Amino acid sequence: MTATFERPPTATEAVITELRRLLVTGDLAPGSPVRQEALAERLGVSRVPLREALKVLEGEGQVQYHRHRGYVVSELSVDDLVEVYRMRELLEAEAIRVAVPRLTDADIVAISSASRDVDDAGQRGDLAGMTTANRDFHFLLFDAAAMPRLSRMLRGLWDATDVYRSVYFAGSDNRACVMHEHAALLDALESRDVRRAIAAQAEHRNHSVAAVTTALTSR
Amino acid sequence: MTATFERPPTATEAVITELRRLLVTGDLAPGSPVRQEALAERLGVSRVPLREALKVLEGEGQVQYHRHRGYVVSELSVDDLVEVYRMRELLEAEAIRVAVPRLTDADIVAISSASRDVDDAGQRGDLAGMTTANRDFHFLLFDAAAMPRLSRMLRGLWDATDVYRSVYFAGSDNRACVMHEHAALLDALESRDVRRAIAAQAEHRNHSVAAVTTALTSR
DNA sequence: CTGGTGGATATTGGATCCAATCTGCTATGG
DNA sequence: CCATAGCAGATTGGATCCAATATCCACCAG
Repeated sequence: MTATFERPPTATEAVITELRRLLVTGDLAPGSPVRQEALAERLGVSRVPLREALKVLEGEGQVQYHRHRGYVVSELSVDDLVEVYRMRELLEAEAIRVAVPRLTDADIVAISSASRDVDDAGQRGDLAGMTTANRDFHFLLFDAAAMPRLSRMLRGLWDATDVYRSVYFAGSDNRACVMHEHAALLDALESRDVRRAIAAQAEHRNHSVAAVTTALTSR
Repeated sequence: MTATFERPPTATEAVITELRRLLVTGDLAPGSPVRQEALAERLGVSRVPLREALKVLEGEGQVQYHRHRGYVVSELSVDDLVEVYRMRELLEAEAIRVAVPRLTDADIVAISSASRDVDDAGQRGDLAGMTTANRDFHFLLFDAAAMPRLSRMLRGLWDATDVYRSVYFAGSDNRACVMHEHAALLDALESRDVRRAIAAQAEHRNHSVAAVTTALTSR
């Protein structure tokens, strides 16, 4: 048995994780400056690991950096949003194209299990759980393409809109729609139908971009 | 006149720039570990800005990080190379699709000027100059798409293979080929022909992937 | 009232120091 | 001879302290 120990991560890693959480919960709101001293104290670390973590998030576009002025939580413009979704369209299609012919039965089982997790979280009205389960569902598929760079880029693109996407799951009709679309995608995967899978993913994504756009413009 | 002052950058920024240079020159060779103490001293800074710089390069995939074991300069596997070029294919096509209809005459002038710079550097046998001029040439086009995220990702993909690509310019027949292909691309741009531009870029890229692959496998 | 100047304060940038962890060698027992 | 425990040195991780820079506001000249 390969005991996968829960190694105590470094402070930097812990801070990265925690900052991501603060970003999706909106605890660090878009546009707000990052005060290092206060934030470091709040997280129980010094500013050094915090600054390393911020450099990572800067690379992902989650925060922006200005010399001697520090970091600001990124705001998503509509242009930026359009760009993110266009790139997702191109890259997700590629991921699916490569992944579907490689899908093992075990992959399908895992993906459908993740789909059930989304549904369960939806039933419970657990928005956070739904968000992570939804992400797992999609990235189980993307990762099956065995293209690590592609997966990483896609994760970055998803991260960029995570803050805004959570509102999507808030509407119960949206939730129903999601489950339906996941079922359609899963069906396409089971029959190893690349074209249908890409189409299903595209439709799914288009619904989400619409929701995020309204969330973004009506602020 | 907008006096663009040469502001003294922060140590972290300077280190990032210098590390990039060390990476493309092979001074930091793929696979070699990064000894922070020695490197920091060599650059005349403390380890703090060096570590921040390394986190940035880690995000770009230029170095890899292992907890408590530090950073190692990334090695490009053939799989990785294939992935990089496949993603370039998808994203560069998109960039050109969007950019070409938006190209102003001034853009064309700038691009053709950059093309001349590549030629000049080629005549002089200035490999480093050719590399940067070549990069400028292509990114003038890509940036014209006005999709900053896309540009950034493309830059990352180019960076990942820069070390290996320099060998491409070493061969004088390759250099002639590059100039020829640049002319073809430029011609397509001048007639605002998206399809031909994408094709020219694709052929250009395919030549380079072939060269980089041999450089990678024959080591 | 406007524009600019100077300085006090807040904030970030970076160096140094110490703690935590890893690595490699050596000794010791089987 | 091999395996393992443990120690010493090397290396990274993180906290603290001081320097450099930006921001803000009071003040003054025009």
